[in-house]
Amino acid sequence: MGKGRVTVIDIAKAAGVSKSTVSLVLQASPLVNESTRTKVNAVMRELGYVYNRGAANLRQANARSKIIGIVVNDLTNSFFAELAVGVDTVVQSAGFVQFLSNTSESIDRQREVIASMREHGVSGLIISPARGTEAIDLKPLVMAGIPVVLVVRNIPGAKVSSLVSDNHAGTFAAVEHLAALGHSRIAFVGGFPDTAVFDERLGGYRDAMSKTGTGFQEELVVSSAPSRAGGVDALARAMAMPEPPTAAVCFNDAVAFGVCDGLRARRIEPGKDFAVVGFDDVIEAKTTVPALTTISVDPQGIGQRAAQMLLKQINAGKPEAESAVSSVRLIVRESCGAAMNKPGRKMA
Amino acid sequence: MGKGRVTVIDIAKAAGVSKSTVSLVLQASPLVNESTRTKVNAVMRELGYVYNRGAANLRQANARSKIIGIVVNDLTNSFFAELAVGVDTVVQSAGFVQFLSNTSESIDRQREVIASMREHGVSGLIISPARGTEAIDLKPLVMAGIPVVLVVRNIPGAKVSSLVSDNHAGTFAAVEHLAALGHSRIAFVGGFPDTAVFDERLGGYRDAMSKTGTGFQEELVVSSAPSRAGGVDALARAMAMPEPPTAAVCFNDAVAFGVCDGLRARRIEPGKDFAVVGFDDVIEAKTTVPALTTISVDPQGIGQRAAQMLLKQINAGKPEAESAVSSVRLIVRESCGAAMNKPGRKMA
DNA sequence: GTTAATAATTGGAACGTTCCAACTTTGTCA
DNA sequence: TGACAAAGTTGGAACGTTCCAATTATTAAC
Repeated sequence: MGKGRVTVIDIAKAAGVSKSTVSLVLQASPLVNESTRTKVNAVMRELGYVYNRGAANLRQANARSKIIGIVVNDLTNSFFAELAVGVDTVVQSAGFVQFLSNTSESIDRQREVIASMREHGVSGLIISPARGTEAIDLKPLVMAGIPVVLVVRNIPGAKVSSLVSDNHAGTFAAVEHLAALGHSRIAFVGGFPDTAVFDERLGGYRDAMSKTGTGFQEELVVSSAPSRAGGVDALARAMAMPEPPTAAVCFNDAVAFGVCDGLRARRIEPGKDFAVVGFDDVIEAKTTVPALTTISVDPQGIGQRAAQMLLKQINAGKPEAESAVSSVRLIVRESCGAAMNKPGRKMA
Repeated sequence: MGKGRVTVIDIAKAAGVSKSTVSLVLQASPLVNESTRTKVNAVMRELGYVYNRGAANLRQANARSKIIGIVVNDLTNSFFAELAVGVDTVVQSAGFVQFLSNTSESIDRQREVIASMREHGVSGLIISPARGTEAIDLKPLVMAGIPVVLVVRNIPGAKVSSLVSDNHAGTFAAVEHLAALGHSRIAFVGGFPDTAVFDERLGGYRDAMSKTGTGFQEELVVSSAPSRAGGVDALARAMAMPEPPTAAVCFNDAVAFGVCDGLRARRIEPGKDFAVVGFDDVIEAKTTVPALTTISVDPQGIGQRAAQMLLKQINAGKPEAESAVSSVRLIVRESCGAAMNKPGRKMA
């Protein structure tokens, strides 16, 4: 039948009105008569009309597209997958659609995908930056007036909004909790030292160690890749010390799972002979055995909140940078040894 | 400075050429002289030009946009997150960008996001359909000539491409392996019975049970939600039988993890006192303790292959539906009790 | 020195929509 | 009856690009 796609002019012809009227119907304008509206709508359905946002967007230079972009540094980490889900739910109900790209921590890739998204005319961007991203990388975006919300990792000097977890408070609370359970040799395990997130989490650990009187000791900081495999590796180094730790505050949940794996391989039962605390509260933390005591940051919630911040900026016209800190809380489960309902527990 | 965005015409003026020439430069046409090309490129960089794909796409009615859409039913499941990563890598290097949306198994949501993607002019769609999706839901897409590749779940009667795992062969191999290890009471655990994937995996189990001589018994099939929590629950029911199983072929890895959790809670050690086999080979399967014996389906690989199928169709013009089955293989690790390097193992 | 071929460049129309200003119709009031 | 307002409707211009046919500049061939 119809060769090309069906356009508003086709609808206009078929309904016996002008294209302008059809356009008004599309925008649900109150100017158009009820009877014509219904007729036009009927014709649209009949001919299988699909709105061409590209064309519309071209005309209205002011109001930008209904697209937001989200770029994350590691989508295979379920933390970021959940974050993306959170973003998706709110942008979807605001009538937006999201471009999602994964950079795998590559700065080059990140630059490419951001450029590509700009070409497609995104209205705003939520970015969890790759390691090593600098303020200058975001410069073009702010110059172009494109709202940006940084999540998870902040970038000093960048004039954009950010939403990060209260990392300092999280590890601080973890240490306090372990100290209250009687531990004094508490290690800080996992993570790459050259990131802001690492510094913040380590800072909370350090301050809490000083405050509880046990004091901060450099040797108890064992860094590694922030992954499950990294956790296994770091634990091995920690247990090789002359006086090994009896508890670990981990950089994130992935590391914590790795630590548990490593402990088991040594016939040490996490939650009984050794206390483990994670960070993130990923979805598996609750159901794994032993259930992981961890710092809850609610990835979906962060995604939702970031999306709301972004939409606010988009609607405001003038992007007003805003920094928010997402509060965290300690979720006590079994891996720290504090569970009440498990028989036969004993701590080292 | 410049109020609106900088356009091809601005570049043309500044470089002292016509807009047509600038357009040719943008398309890397061999028609344009080398010296003018470099000059135009320099001006573009200087003025901070960004290509407007929307406008370009409007003109060329034939060649569609450089956007592909991917819609998945549950992005919080790391299987789908990895699938999305696989898709991303190949579409990215083909110069495309992906819309990603999560339906959370909601048909309504799925309809909405597909409509929205069409409005944005996607060139093609990769869909892991929500439960209950029917061929008729995809009808509008095939009528409009938009290439579609179904992944993971096929839909009978839909005239679109599909890429699914060889579910039957997977569970068949799992049962054969367990039988060779001496098991005869092997349960099939987890999954919702009203899905095609469930039927296929159960079919492989049933056929293998018959073939190995132990025979198929309905009571050994224990269904549940395809999640970790579902696995815990299903195991409880299995162990309550008069003659409990000694091994379990699980619907997927999430269920298998749940089964391990449930076993431990009963002081039964998975991989020693009970054999567990999963399905999917998600990223954690390798590092968890005990490492999970499972059917590898390589989610990233499926994503990549699906993307390639889609791009092929997009480039071919006429979409030629094609059905592919992604082969699977059994990865023997520790949870089935067959590991050679672990001391002190004994099977029930 | 003319012609033909080749290389490089160009102006205008078109894509599908929205916006604006102008227009028609109908109803109200003096 | 005429003036005016309100309610609906409309044609044309514009958005930023690509395509086409036409044009000019350059080189090659006789």
